[in-house]
Amino acid sequence: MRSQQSRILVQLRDLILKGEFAPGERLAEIPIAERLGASRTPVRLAFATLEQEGLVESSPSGGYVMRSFTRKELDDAIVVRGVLEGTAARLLAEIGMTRPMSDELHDCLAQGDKALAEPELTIDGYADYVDMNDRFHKLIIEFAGNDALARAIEVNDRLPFASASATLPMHTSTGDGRRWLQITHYQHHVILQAIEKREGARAQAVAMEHIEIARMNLRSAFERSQDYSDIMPAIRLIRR
Amino acid sequence: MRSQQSRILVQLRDLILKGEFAPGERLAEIPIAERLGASRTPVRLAFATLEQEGLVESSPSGGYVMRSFTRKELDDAIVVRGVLEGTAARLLAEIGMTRPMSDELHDCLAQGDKALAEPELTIDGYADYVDMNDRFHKLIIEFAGNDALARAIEVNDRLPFASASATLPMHTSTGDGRRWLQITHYQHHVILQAIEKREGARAQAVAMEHIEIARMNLRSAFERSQDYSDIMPAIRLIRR
DNA sequence: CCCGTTGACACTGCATGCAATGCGTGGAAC
DNA sequence: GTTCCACGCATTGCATGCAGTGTCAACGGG
Repeated sequence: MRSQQSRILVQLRDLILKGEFAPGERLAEIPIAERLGASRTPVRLAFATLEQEGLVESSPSGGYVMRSFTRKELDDAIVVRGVLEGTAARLLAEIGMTRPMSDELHDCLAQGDKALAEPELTIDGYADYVDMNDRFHKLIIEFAGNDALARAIEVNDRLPFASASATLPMHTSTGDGRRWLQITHYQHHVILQAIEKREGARAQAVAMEHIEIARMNLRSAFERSQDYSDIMPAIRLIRR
Repeated sequence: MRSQQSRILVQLRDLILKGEFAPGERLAEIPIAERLGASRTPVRLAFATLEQEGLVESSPSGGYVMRSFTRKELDDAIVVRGVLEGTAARLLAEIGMTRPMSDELHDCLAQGDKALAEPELTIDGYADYVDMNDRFHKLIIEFAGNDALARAIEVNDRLPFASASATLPMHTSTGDGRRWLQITHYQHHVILQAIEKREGARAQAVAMEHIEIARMNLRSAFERSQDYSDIMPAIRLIRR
């Protein structure tokens, strides 16, 4: 890592998203600095960034405390992601894709097709699908060519559970999650087809509908939050 | 001001938006700290925040340099604002307004009506209109009740010239700008009416169309950038 | 005359000291 | 027993020192 402050920032963000700190907990500089092997200065720098990201908030009496999130906040963030990704899909449909862009997106879909064609979805297969999903969404945003849009999505995704892959159907062991993955993946196909046919409104509409499955998954994760607390530790950051 | 770092942050952001630093200019800590009457530490803190806001960027060799913006970036940011504000209008139409909300928005419009009814638009009248415009847009976002959406708009608006009021028709002395203001204000009326009638798609469409005037104004400001360089000094931050 | 190398200066990144403030605890008084 | 006040400790906010590094300039060699 090239500097202390970037290392601290990454490690601290990681700790937070791993649910290491309880909501409302005071984040004292000294113990964190010692824990991460640095002095207080880079820790303070990291806090300033994390505050901008909305993961911590500064206490009126000084210092920083761990934020908590409401279900509504996360749901709202997913809705916003739908709006922004829908816009990216529409813009890309309107400006049109070059051949290499189209090829790359088709590659993603083919990889997803392959993963879902397997009779049983292994953990590795699921991980591959998550990677593919992330790449597909990122590519559409990149190809849309609107930096402000990309930035807005990036900022929005910093909230836990708001990013594209964070809310894929997770209970894939049951056949239930598998079915939802199939639908999700079908939507990917429709989005790409609409973009290719320059059907901007359709691409946007399906991309917005696409996140409804994410909202549903968020709800189901809440209902069985104790089942998920070990694989998604950040769930404890959510205030009921 | 309650702390050095918040004071420094505000003052430094102000200096930047006043065009005090040339694009690409190295922003050395010591002279800035001396100029603002503080030590280097709070200045560094402020830089970390400003980097997140996208106003400065960190140089690979250390330190920070003034960012520059392209016309396309600012245009993109205005488009994103249109998408986000359009979404806010749609959401508000969908969930419905309470009576006090409706009243407050109507107050804004009445104030705008009054300003535009005057035979001549004075500087003060124009300033009033700008305030009203800001309030109107902020209220719709607030009433929409989606925090993630509000946050996204806030982040997006930090880019110079992207915010709602920054791109109102400015050449009001000529009759030309006046006419555009009339159209802008008519759109405000349509947006509110659509929200009241729960016509979400219409509200969204008009709110998105609304920012096309902002884009047009940005273009015209560029074409006569020397005319505007004293009232909008940040225009020098734009790379041609 | 131009290019490369070397040295010095300035600036950043980080650590730490110091003062101020907030918070918690313990004691005393009602 | 409860409440209020005071004292002390911990922690923050800020300043500054120090080391490392990048950059610019000047000088020498080709």
